[in-house]
Amino acid sequence: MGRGKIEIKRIENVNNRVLTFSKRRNGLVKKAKEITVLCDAKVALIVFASNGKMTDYCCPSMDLGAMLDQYQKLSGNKLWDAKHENLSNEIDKIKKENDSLQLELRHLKGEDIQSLNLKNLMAVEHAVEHGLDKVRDHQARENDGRGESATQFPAVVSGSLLSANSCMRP
Amino acid sequence: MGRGKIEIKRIENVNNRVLTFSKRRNGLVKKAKEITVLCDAKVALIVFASNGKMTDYCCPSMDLGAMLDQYQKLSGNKLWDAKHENLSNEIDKIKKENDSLQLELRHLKGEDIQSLNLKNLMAVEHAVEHGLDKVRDHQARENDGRGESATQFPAVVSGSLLSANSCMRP
DNA sequence: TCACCTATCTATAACGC
DNA sequence: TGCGTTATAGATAGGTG
Repeated sequence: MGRGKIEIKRIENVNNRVLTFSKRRNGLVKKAKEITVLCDAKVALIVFASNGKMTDYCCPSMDLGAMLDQYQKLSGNKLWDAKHENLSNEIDKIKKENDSLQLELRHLKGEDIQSLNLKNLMAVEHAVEHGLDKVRDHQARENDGRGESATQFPAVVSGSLLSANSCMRP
Repeated sequence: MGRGKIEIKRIENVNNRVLTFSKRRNGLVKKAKEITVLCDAKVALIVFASNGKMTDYCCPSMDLGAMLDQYQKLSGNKLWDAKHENLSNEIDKIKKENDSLQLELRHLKGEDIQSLNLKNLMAVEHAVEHGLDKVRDHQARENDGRGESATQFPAVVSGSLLSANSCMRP
């Protein structure tokens, strides 16, 4: 419907495509409004331009939510039930992750360790030793940097704790 | 577009209205398809006739669920009910909890501690010391219980580590 | 109901500004 | 970028079989 006939295929010229989009989108919305009024129809329309910008129309007599409820009933398609399930699954997943983090945390704090076997207990010990080592090392450097020679925590070189511990061994 | 011009108002004659609906609905869907192809647009269209019969069209490149997700983001309208939002909020909450757990965990392992100030660093140190203490204590009791007197880790009474450490202080 | 017809109306492609 | 103009293609109102 214009000066020349066009094929229905992607318009390659960008400016042209954008221009045509704008015109046809307006036309589409207009037609949607018209059929709503003329024929007592209920219409919902959502259009995204290729740049992501959105236009929507929904008949005044029914809101989009109600239209979609009806859509789901009649089409059998599940829009939010599926979504709902996905969210629930995600919650379960994250909660499990959370639980295992909490347990690990408690272990590192020396809690709930009665359930650990010797091997795991040793692993926890090593982790904690290593952590303490790094913390003290960092603390030492903090103190050095500030030139605070008489702080509560003396500069302890990495590994010193283990040495201190080992001096108690037979 | 026909033998005579018509006003855009409800067509009172039922047969006429139904007929016009059928024609215009087809035209609307056709236009929706055309703009999809011509302009790379994403279009979703749902139409209910006054008798309740439904027609729908959704562009092939995005399913209706995804379109509606996008719609909600861009419009701010909430389609999924409160239940849904609650789930989303819960996910956000748990994720945040998760993040802070992970951070605490890294701190206890001596990672990412450069961001801590001295006070917090000391708190971490105490936590780790305490944890190590408990772990060793438990380990010791494990060994005692099994009668393994010559294990790699000697029985260390609670607090011994700190004593060992304190012997290095001035 | 449905399909087809066609005169007419509308949408819009290609311009210009 | 957006609005106005115009010639034309496409949609469709009303009619017929």
